[in-house]
Amino acid sequence: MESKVRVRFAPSPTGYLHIGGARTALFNWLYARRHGGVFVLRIEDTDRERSTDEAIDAIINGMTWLGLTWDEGPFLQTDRLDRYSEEAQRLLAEGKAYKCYCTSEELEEMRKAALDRKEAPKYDRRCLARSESEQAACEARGLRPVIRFRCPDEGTTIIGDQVKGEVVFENQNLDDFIMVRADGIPTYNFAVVVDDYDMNITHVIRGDDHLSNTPRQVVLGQALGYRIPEFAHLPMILGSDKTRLSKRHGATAVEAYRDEGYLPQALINYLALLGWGYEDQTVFAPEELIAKFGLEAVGKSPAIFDPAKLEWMNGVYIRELTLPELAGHQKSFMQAAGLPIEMYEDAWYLRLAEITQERLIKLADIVGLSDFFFSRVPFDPVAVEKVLRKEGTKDVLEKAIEVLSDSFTFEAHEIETRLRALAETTGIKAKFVFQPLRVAVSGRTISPPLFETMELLGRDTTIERLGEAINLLEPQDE
RNA sequence: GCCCCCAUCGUCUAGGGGCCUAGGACACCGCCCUUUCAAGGCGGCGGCGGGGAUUCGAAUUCCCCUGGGGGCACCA
Repeated sequence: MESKVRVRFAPSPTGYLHIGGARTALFNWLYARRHGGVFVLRIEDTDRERSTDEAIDAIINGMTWLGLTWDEGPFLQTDRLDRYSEEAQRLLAEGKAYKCYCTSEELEEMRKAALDRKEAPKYDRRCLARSESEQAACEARGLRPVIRFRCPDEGTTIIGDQVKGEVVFENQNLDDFIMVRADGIPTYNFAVVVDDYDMNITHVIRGDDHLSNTPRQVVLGQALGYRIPEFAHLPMILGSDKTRLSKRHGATAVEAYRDEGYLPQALINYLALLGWGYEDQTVFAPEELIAKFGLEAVGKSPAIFDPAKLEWMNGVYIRELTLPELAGHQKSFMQAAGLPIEMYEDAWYLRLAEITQERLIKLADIVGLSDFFFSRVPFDPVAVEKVLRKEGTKDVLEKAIEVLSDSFTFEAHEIETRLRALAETTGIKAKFVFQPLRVAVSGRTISPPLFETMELLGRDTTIERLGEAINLLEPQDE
């Protein structure tokens, strides 16, 4: 009987949840859900300089928005300090770790000297054999020791990685890394090992930037007598210039995507495709992702983040929304942009959602597509020049006013019938009657479908705008 | 400098010795639909980094090179 799957996402709270972190969280979550396992959230906040509560909130908010629900945690490493020092003391007592009184300056010098000699910087173990009296002398000088792990200097450490396969490291290339800082706070490589053990983590799924750290963690875990978890190192996500994805590649914070109007399911779907694939399929509902996800299908090579494909994916999911869902989202974005949304009824928004649904890439796009419904926007100069100032436009506008003033239900289909009839009787090509009307009514050459737009605007406003367009043309025409 | 990882269209990828004349998706370019913009349909452009080796046969296996990425902190 294989033990229950337990995975974790362990971000350090030094900033917002970024795309890379979200992808790691997603793969862990998928793996847990796929195997009926447990997903643990652990906050690695041992870097007290850079960790903030705001970042913790941002991570939690981001994951919640994405729907990556965790089953245990969030656990904070700073709440577990006693446990780490307990294990550190044990290693010290067993002679598997030792105190080091070297100062940062000394270490820096050593590093530089090694580099000058073209050697790998590696701690020279000058503190390994310090006698009790030497140590006492250091203490007396006010020096606070760090604790170093006594790394094995022979043999190899083999990582059986679920993604990368078997990776072999020579132990002699490892050095006696610091487990506990002078202030008593554990370093990452030590805290993870203790945590993953205490939290019974069975599979460590993380970015492959951690692959090089893995042998240190394994060797340390072995010294502590721990069962070593399975590892799966995911390929990195890179920017368009093939370097690690960062702010200079554009938005990397999950929250930024939310604010621009990306749907969480779209981001999830897109992220899942970064490093993982399933046959020829591109669009996956969450349940499908869970059912089909597997570490064996995770690729080994890094993936470049492509905003264009994400945009397309978002459009796909926007089109899958029900009208009430879309309308709800649109209202929030319109409100956030300062549009007076109380101006219209719910039914109106449903209709707006209907005619704009397939025109949106991001939810925020609704603002630029609907602002003119709330008040006149300035005429686009190019539109005025190319469409309105055309021979006969004024005539068309005047006739349209007449037609639209007739008594009939002011509904898209009716409007269309009458306006088409107008084009028919005047012998003007449909295009040349509709485009001027569009510009008159919306101020632009690009708008939602014309007749629906008029319907949503209402008869009075529509006629009023046509009149305003005529006025604009007056001086030139007379 | 040392250690590790990676390498199929511009991008994400399928492919795991003959089914490959290398498939799909995004992007791009045409055409169709059409009152604009979209959406949709159809079509096109475009790739196995290089060199050896194994084999009757290599995108698929092995080696070297090159290129890219990551690590070598009292960061995680």
